[in-house]
Amino acid sequence: MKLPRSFFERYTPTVARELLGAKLVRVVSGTRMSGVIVETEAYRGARDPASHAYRGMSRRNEVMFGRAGCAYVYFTMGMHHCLNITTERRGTAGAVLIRAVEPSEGIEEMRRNRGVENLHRLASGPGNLTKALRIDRTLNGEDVVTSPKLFLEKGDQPLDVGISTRVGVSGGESFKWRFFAEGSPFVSKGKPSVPSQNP
DNA sequence: TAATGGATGTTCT
DNA sequence: GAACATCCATTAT
Repeated sequence: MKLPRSFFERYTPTVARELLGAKLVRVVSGTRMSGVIVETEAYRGARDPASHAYRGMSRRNEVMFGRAGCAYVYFTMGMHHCLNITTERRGTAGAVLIRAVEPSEGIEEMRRNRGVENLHRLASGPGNLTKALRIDRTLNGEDVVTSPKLFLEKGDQPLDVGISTRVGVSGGESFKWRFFAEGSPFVSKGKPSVPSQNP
């Protein structure tokens, strides 16, 4: 069952937390690859100094200001792509960075894409995840509510959620907007600071 | 096991 | 021209 538009049209940190446990699905020429989301981060707009949207709209970040439920894919550090899903209503910037998934379908395909055997590391970290799932800027703006190539399915069961500050950013250190599956070996590294429980 | 630094290209000042 | 929502191999402890 796909996640509907209304799921994404909410306060970004709420969406980020509730995306944990959902399944990210990528289809490349008929081959289905997927994984359960185990790590996310929330980014917002003018009040979030760590966000690409902090200083307003630009060609690169315009998708963040558009409709919720679309992919925002950008290229960073000269090497890597990162995948986000847009949130909030049109005109309000927001996106959730998907930082790690636990691979479930198409694992051999993902191993080939990555050139790495270790299952725990296949899609652990935003750059690794996009490489494993063959996600690049051609998917920027893709509507994940309707796309057959990239979409999200409802999770089976709730996860134990940990919370911390975001990884690798400068500014916004007071925001605890990183969410991860507590104890999961598929989460990328980064220091948890505020463990918590399930509702 | 922790810290360091190189690869690499786009974006914005 | 600087900064960058990274990753990994190498070096030091």
